[in-house]
Amino acid sequence: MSRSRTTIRDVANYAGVSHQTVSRVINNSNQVSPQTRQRVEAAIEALGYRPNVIARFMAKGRTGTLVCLSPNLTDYTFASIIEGAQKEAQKYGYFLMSAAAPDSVTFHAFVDQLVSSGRTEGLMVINPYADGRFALIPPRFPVIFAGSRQRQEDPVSSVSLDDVNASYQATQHLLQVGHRTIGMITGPISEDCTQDRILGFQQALQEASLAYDETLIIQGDWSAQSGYNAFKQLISTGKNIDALFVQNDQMAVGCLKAAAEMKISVPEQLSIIGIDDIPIAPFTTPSLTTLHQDFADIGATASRLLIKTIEKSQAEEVHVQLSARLIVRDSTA
Amino acid sequence: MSRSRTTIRDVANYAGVSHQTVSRVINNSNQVSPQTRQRVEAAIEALGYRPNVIARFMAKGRTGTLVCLSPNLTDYTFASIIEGAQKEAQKYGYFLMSAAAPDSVTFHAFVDQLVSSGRTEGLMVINPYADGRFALIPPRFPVIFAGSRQRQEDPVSSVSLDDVNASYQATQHLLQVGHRTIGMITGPISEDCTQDRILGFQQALQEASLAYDETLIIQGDWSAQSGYNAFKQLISTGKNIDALFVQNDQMAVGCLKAAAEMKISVPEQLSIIGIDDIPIAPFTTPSLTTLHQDFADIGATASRLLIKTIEKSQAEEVHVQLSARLIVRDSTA
DNA sequence: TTGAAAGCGCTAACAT
DNA sequence: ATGTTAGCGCTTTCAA
Repeated sequence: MSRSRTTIRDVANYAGVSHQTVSRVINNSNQVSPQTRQRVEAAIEALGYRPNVIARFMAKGRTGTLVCLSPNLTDYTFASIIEGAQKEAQKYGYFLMSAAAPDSVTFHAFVDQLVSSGRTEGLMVINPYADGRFALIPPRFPVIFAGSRQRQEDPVSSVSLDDVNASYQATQHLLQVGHRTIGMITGPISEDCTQDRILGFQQALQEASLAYDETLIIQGDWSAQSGYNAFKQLISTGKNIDALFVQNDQMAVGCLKAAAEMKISVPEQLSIIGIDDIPIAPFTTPSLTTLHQDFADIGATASRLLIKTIEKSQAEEVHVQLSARLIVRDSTA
Repeated sequence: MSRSRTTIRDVANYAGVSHQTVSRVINNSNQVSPQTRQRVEAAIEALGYRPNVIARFMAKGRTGTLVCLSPNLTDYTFASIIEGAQKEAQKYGYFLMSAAAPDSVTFHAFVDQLVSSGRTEGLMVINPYADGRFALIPPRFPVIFAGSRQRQEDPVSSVSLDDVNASYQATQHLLQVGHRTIGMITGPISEDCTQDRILGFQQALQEASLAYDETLIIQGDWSAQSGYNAFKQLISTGKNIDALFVQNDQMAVGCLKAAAEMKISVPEQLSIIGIDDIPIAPFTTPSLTTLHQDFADIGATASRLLIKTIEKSQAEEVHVQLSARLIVRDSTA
């Protein structure tokens, strides 16, 4: 493994020019005579020279790198955001790296290692308010939230789902189908996303002149297991709901499972609707009615905004809210 | 946004020493007098200095970075490998970046951008034989395959599931439960993984003195949709199978869906077993019997091996095969 | 124990 | 059009 890469100077020697001329050639400067250019290009070819991207960026005082910190890399929702963000960043000449920061200690370590140490030009954060991690980000560093909206007090741009509206749409659908006693399984109440979805739920109920009954609301943690548990708990209270709004698909899958075990037929006895439209939603039994989120778009938009912030030192924050689209399948009727 | 970071020289000036002494301090050299060290540390603190990791690595002719190229970032299996690999790389002082290369063109672009351009010290590849992408990797560059075993002709280390054994176990389970006419839905036949799983299937049948009936085998592409389609196709042939081995869980989920639609009750009329143990496997109806793969371990092991290759210029290849563990749930009986 | 000089691979500024 | 010098932020000699 010969660790000695061919450098710009090797090429210069070989071609009998200065290293600067080589630099000009690889940077497509028009200040190089055709003959010289050709000679240099031949040398590059002959020596198999490839410019060192890192050194290049460093000479410019840049890194060309963005970082996305996510609670994990395995959640479909997070992974999709990252994938979309990376693809978009690419278009602008940036590389977006991602890292899993399940807790604030890890988050802090990454901020230290990737941000404070100058490895990156901008930071994208998924779930910025989990365990107070937002406070660990260096002030005045280019940051964007992807998948969560910012809070009033924080001067940060964000790209997220219009949660209130998505939730409103979901509830609306349940109402239109004819249901009147609607239960809800929420995410952790501490999350803004959960709160917004509660808001949309309430809005729709209010418009239909229906009361908001807190006893029909149970908290989950977004996981299928928590949806499963919440469902059993909710049903065991003896409340007679005819529809259930589950704040995400994972939990809805858990509900479907619990319903099957409890011999509650969906949608005949109970309609269930989720949010996200995860890939297996069409393959559950019954298939899951849900609201489709375009995660890749969230990521892509976040990348674009972050890059704009970096390049223009754009001071004012922007808050983009993307809309969800109702996908009616078999779990509601 | 003041783009001027505090450098080692700023600290040196502030502390009244040479920048070299500062370097010694941040590198914990013992050649610094306690007083000087203290003075420098005070300066670092006062100026909020953070060493620039990139410059540091560059001065050493290194990058401290590994790259994992995967068909996508959203598949649970791939994402888990990456997450495990990243966590492990971290322990050895490396950062592993991941990128989605759905096709060989993108793959080539990334190899160019991340590998040939000196941005990374080692490459981890998931699905190296998809669309002949393996050929695009620069020869003699540190590489490892994660999740797929290498082919005879290729001098590359690999970490993967022992597919033959996993498949053998799955089939064994079906046989032990008492089934004798077993169908199979495979991955793309062009993949080694698929072939190995066919091998294990045949092995188990042979031991049970059962014939291998090709008409009971249908090819899928690992997706739930393909499993769904394959299932309907298989059943519509009128063959009377009493158990089905599906080569991965995604497709098995599709089968479960198709079975429900066709009113074939699982496991009463037909047992179904998958491979992977994806997170929703416990939440399908019926819950899915499957073989658990430790993806994080595959990733972690791959990282370790890759780092060893880099640091010791270890020439000989290693092929690690991890074992799957049978998880009996409700889809088999 | 400390500092000065050179260099990692490249670009930018100023020459000619 | 081309070369020279400096410098990105750091480490690695080598002196003192």
